[in-house]
Parts: sequence; C-alpha cells; structure tokens
Amino acid sequence: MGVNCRDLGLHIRQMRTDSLNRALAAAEAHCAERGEKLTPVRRRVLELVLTAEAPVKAYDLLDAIKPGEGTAKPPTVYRALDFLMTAGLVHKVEALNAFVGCSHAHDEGGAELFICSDCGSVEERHGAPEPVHTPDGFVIERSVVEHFGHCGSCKH
Amino acid sequence: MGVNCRDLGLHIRQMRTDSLNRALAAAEAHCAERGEKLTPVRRRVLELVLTAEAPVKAYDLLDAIKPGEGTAKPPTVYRALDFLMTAGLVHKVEALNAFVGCSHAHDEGGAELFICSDCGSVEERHGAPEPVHTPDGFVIERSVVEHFGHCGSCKH
DNA sequence: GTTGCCGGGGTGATATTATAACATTCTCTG
DNA sequence: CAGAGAATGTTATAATATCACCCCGGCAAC
Repeated sequence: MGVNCRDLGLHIRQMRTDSLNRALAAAEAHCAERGEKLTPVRRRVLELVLTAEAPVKAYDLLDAIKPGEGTAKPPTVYRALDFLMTAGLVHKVEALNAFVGCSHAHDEGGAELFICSDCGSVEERHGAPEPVHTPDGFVIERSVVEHFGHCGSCKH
Repeated sequence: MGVNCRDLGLHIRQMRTDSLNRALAAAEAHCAERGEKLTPVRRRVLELVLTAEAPVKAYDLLDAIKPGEGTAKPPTVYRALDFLMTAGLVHKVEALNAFVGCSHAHDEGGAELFICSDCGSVEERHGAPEPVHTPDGFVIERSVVEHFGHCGSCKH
C-alpha cells in the first residue's frame, strides 16, 4: 500500500480507508495463521502506524491511543510494537527510532526502506541482494538497510 | 585497522597500541586538512572508540572519560561524537545506539557495517553498491547499512 | 594592548526513548 | 468452575539525547 506523499485529497482518503481495512483484515489473518491474535490494542497500534504518512514515534502512538483505550503506558505500546514487528507487520526505522507499517506481512527478516526526508514517505522493498563485500566467513542473520533522501515527488 | 575478536594477547596488544597511535596521528592530520582541530576531549573519545573491541555506548564513554578529564557531562561526549562522525572518524551503529571507530577517515557518507553478535567485532566496508530496487525518482543522500550475524571466528 | 568575536567546552536541567518488575484480568480448556 | 498461560495494567526507573546558558581562551581588528 505504501504511505506516500502523493496521497492527498478526499478521493484518495477513501481509497486509503478501504486499503486500510483490507490491510487490517490481512493482518488479522496473518496472525491467525501464526496461532496468534491481533488484539484490540495491537490492532489499534497497527492502524495508527499504517495510517500515518511518515514513520511514527512510540510516544506519539501512546498519545494517540490514550483517548480510545483508557489509560495507556509505555509498555502497552512497546509490547504491541514488539508483537507487530515479530509478526512482520511493522518495521522499526532504526535511524529515526520510529516505526512504519508494512502491509506485505512477510515473515522473513528485514526490509530495505527508502525514506523521504522531505515528506516522510516510506517505500519498502524486499529481497535486497547479498552484500558484495561480506567479510570472509561472516554469516548474516539480520540486516538493517535504510536509505534517506528525496522521493520522486519531493525532488527540488 | 578493524577491531576484531582475534585481537588477543600481548603481542597483538602492542600492535594495536602502535596502530592506535598511527590512527590518532592520521585523524589529527585529517582534521587539520579540514581546518578543524582534534582537541583533547575529541582525541580521548576517538581513542576510546578505536580501542574498544565492540561498539561503545555514549554513556560508557562518559564514564571512561571522567577520571581523566575531570568532570564530564553528556553534552561533552555527544559533542565530541558529533564532531568525529562529521569528520568521518566514527560511525554510529543505529540499531545499537552505539559507536565504532573508523581509521579510514573517508569524508563520504555511510559505511556498510558487519557486526558480530557474539564477539561484537565490527568490520567496515565502503562503496556499497547502489540498491537495485530504488523507487522511481528517489535520490539517496545517506544510507544506513548494518548487517548482524556471526563473524568467521565465532561461527557455531 | 584592548576589545570583541567565536569555537570549544562546562554545567544544570530536561526531553525522549525504552525496559524492569510485579499485579491484574482475560481466555481458553478441561 | 478451576487452573494455566497469554495479554494487559501499573509503577517505577533506566538508558539515550538535547537544550540553554555560561565561561574561558585564542586571535584578529582596531
């Protein structure tokens, strides 16, 4: 689905609502497959992350959750984020300490992220090639790949 | 120079002292070229980072500095780290909130890091290839590439 | 030389990000 | 319903990072 800076206006808003619902349904199914549950808190956090137009901070999620879910404390949102990351539904942007939603729901490891510094939009790609320069004997378990720059719509 | 888990024993220790001195001298020259100064605080921080066998946390640096430099507060070490990063002498491992020394002193942007989760050793490579999957029109300004796994000496 | 600027660093306070530890509730299952 | 385990609530605190203001020392202009 791709949170993108071109997503503006009512028509698009509607599209995004639909695709949000589809994404949430898919996420629920994905959890079920794994024998886990997309509880209300988790669902709400995922919804907020998917809806955001840029990577979201944990404490912003916390603020956003509070009105709806009564009281919420940091562990609430961090636990939900941990769950969603493990399920592959959310990625952490390490360089920003922020989180992005992922509607692909791939179980495998990290994605390659392209983050626009102007509008905050994030594009996600999978299957980054093995690095060329891997040291002799090094076995990669997890990779963090984050590219910062300007997206096609924001080029100056 | 490469902080590496195989660096053990007295002979090696001596080698590392020599190469540390060389690295510090090179760093000083590198700063001078840029019209900047490797002040005592900066030099001390760089020395600690280069000497460490694994990525170092800012507050560990802070503790390590205190005895020598009188009192030291967080801004002291963060300012030094900012300077050293800008100078290309230190990299931040975003996924660890920790810092590694770099004796290459390249001005250009980020390096590709291979971090052993067992021994903490870090290998650094430059000139990572342009990603294959770059979104249409996206212009990359800075990339964070960090691979976690097991180095040749720590394979199980 | 004195004056004023500016880079570097000291200092205290505070913001931001994240986790530990323990209590409570919920949800199955039998 | 009872018990087990998962999920969440709650309190506190740890770990990471920045802000704002001051002071000192070097050095260039005058």
